[in-house]
Amino acid sequence: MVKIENSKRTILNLAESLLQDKGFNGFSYAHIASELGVKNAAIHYHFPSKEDLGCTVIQRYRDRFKLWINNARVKDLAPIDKLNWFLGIYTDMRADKGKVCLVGSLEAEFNSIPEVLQGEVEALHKELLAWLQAMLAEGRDAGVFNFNGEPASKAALILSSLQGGLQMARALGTKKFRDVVEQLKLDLIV
Amino acid sequence: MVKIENSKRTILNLAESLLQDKGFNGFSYAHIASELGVKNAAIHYHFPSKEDLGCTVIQRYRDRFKLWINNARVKDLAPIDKLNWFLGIYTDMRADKGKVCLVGSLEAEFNSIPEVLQGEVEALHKELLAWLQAMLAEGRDAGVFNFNGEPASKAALILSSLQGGLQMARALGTKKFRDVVEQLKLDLIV
DNA sequence: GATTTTACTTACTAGTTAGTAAGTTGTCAA
DNA sequence: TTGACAACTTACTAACTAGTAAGTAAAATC
Repeated sequence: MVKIENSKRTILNLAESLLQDKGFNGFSYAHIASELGVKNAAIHYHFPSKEDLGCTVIQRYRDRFKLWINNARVKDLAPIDKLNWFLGIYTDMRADKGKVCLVGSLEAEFNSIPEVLQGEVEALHKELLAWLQAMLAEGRDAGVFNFNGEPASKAALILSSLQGGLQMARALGTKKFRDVVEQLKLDLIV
Repeated sequence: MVKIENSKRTILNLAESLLQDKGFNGFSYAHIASELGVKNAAIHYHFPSKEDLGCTVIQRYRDRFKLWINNARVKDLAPIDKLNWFLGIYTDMRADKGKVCLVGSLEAEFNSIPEVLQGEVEALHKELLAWLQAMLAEGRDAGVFNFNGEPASKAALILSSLQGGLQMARALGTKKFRDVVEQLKLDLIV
C-alpha cells in the first residue's frame, strides 16, 4: 500500500480544480482516481457519493473565505485595497488555466446538480455578496467609491460581471476579462 | 409511423431549452427522445452526433440574432430602446423557468465540450459584443448614455453581468437579477 | 503481541451514454 | 405501378457512470 500523504485533501484539491475546469457533470471519480494513481473505490472511501464530494469542496471554500475576510490582513485593509484583493482572487483564477469561479460553474449547471449542493452554492454566493456589499458601503462612506443605488445591487452587479467575465474569457481570451475588471473600476472608483 | 410535424425544428427547440436548463453535459439524446415520444436513433437520424446538435442550436441562434438586429423594428430604435430590447431578452430567459443564456451555459463547461462547438460559442459571443458595443457608442454620441472608458469594455462588462446575473438568480432568486439590471441602467443612463 | 482501524484494492453491478447497422413504412415522383 | 427517399424503429455495442461488497496490508492503539 503506497500511502499518499493527505489523500483527502489531495482529492478535494483535484475535485475543486476539476469543478472549475470541466463542471460538475464534466468530471468523474475515474478522472480523479487516475490522476491520483489510485482506484475509483479509493475516492468513494473518502467521499461516499459525488454529492458529498461536491458539498465538501464548497464547504471548504466557504470556510477559507470566512478565514480570509476575518483575518487582519484583509479586515484592516482600506476599502480600495479590499476591492483589489477581491478582484485579485478572480484574476488569479483566470491565470490558473482559465478556471472559472465555483459559484458560476455550479449555477450554470444548477438544475442538474444535487439539491444539497445547490444549497451550499446558495450559501456561498450569499456570503460573497454580503462581504462585497459591506465593502462597497464602507468605501462610499469613506468617499473613495462613487455609485448610485443600493450597495446590495452594486455588489450583485460586480459579482455577476466577474462570474460572467471569467466565462467570457474562455472563449474570447484574458484581455476581455481584464477589460471587464478595468471597466468595473472606472464605474466605481472616484 | 406517426409523423411529428417539423421534427428537426422540434428537436432543436428542445435541445436549446435543455442546454439553457441543464447544460451540455447535463442532457442526453434519451432525454430529447423520451420528451418527443420517439426513440434515440430518431434524434441521431437528424443530428448524427451531439456535437452536430449543439452546433446547429448555436448557428440557429446566431442567425436569429442577426435577423433581429438587422430588422427595422430593432435597427431603427433609439439607443435607449435598443438597450431595453436587449435587456428584455435576458429578462425573458429568466422568466422562462430560470433559463440562462446559451453562451454562459456553454462557456461554463467550455473545457468539456467539443472544439467545433467552442468555435460557435466564440463566434456568437463576439457578435453579441459587437452589437452591444455599437449601441453603446451610438448612445454616448447621442448623449443618452454616460460612461468612462471604451464602448468595447463597457459592452464586455454589461454582457458579463447579464450572463452572471442569470446564473446568480438560480441560487438567489429573480429579484437579484432585477437588481443587476437596475444597477446596470443606473451606471449607464444619463 | 494482539486487535482494531485506516486506507486502500479487486471485482463487481446496474444504469446511462453516444452512436450504429439493418430493417420498416408511409409518401411522393416518374 | 414501381422505385426512391424520408423518417423513423428495433436491436445492438462499447465505453463510461456512480456506487458497493469483500478482501488486504500497514499502521496505530491497547
